[in-house]
Amino acid sequence: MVYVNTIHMKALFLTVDHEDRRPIYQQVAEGIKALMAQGRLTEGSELPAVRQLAADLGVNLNTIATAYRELAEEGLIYVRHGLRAVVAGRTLAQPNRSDLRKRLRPALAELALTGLSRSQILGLVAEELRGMAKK
Amino acid sequence: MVYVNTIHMKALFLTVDHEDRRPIYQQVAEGIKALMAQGRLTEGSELPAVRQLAADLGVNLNTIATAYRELAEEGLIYVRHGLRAVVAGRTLAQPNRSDLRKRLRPALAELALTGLSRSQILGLVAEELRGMAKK
Amino acid sequence: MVYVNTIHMKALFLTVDHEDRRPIYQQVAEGIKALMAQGRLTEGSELPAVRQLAADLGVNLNTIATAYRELAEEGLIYVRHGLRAVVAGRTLAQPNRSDLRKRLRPALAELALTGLSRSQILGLVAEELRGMAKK
Amino acid sequence: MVYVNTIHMKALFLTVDHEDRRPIYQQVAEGIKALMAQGRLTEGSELPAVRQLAADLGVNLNTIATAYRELAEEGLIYVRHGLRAVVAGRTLAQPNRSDLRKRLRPALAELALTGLSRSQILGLVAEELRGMAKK
DNA sequence: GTGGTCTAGACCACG
DNA sequence: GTGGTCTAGACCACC
Repeated sequence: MVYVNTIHMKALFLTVDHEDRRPIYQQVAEGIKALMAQGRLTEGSELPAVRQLAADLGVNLNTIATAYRELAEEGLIYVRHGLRAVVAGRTLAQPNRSDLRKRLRPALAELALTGLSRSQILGLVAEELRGMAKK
Repeated sequence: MVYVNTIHMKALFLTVDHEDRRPIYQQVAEGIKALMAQGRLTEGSELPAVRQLAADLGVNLNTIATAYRELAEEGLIYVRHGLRAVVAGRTLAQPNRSDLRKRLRPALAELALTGLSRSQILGLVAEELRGMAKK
Repeated sequence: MVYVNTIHMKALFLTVDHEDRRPIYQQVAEGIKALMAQGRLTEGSELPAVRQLAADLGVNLNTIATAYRELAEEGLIYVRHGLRAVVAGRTLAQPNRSDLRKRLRPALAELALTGLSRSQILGLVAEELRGMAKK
Repeated sequence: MVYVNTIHMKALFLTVDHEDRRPIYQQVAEGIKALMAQGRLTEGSELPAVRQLAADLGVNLNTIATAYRELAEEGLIYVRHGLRAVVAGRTLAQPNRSDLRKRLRPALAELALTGLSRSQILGLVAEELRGMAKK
């Protein structure tokens, strides 16, 4: 049985992991956010049709619909009846700094507990950021 | 009605946020990991009693028990009947690099989408790491 | 990208809002009803051609056609092949009182929940009615 | 076949109408908003369990879950895993005046087209408001 | 053809 | 026992 499905389309690269604790719709939403951050999905880009992506990822239509709805509520994409969803300009309400740090802290703490040094962690982060569109 | 509870004990500082989508037991476990990474909980430190912490945070007793169980399973604390849980040495099975990056990516992508530049994000990360014990 | 389109023609003022959850054809139909209620479209007035209005509002031709069809079914306009649609006398089957109230209630409740007082809400309603033709 | 289901519980009075064009989850959400506006659901009140309400209204669990989620996103109720949903203080982000009027206009225009006079409409509105909690 | 909604029912996570 | 998520599949609304 396959537990990780990957879809490569139009140079896109989305993955869902059924073992992951995060709900699938959230994995999809975050995956799309990552693609936007990487500049592989830019303003005006069309997203795959709900049913298409669902079939490609081997998940239910509603799961993808939920992911798209979440992105739409955050203003990252526009969803209109009868039309493909399109990527909006990359704007995201900027939470305050303490929220950002709160989001960051647990992941970093866990990294630190694996024995990585600060500079190693910084290196990892920098490497990851390098994959994203310059800004 | 208070929906964010914070507990300050023995110079500890734990917070649960009911608005947060992560389960509370996980927030507690991660909070404790963060305290360990910061060196505020070191090998041999006693953790608060389950009932105590539950009462202080205003959450269910089982929730704390689950958090401690998770930490124990990861080998980060020792739990023995009738005794307070104590912090083990900081060891944590080191996941492979791709797992770490997978954990990091969504948070970083979301930060990037708020319009922060790479260097600003790196600054945030460094600042956060500075709060943790050197290694 | 423009997601709200407005058309000003013959002193008309029609708007479609793609963020709105109501279907566009319904927004158009209701907009025309509002214009009729305001007396800006009176018996015998010609409506814009379907193609023209569709182009001006940046929506699909079928969307406008559906709106006109709905208005025609309610007897508010006449549509004849090859001719512009024309406004009929303002007659509309009068729904019963409980239906009217049912229609009104959700909007008013939501207004009340924003903290507006009764008199403030009444003021808003009166102001809105003042904009409509006396009857 | 029954097309309108009503549930009367704890002095609550919720109705879903399958003929109505609005989605059921929205009818439920608006019905609850109306109950809050009427002061029949006040801060701290527990809402019926998702499954309970679904059974009582004869609709699917997910439909009610969606309604509750919407209310939670608007900050009108708090939903926490394992606990009943509870009503928050009645706060609702106050949209600007023009938005409020936009919401009001179509309903009023339609009323005007049924031949009701301004004062009759104002009377209807006042009557409806009288049913709501004083503010 | 596209997204939206709903159902019935299963299984999981949480308190 | 509570809410959360997911599936499979149906039907509708819209463009």
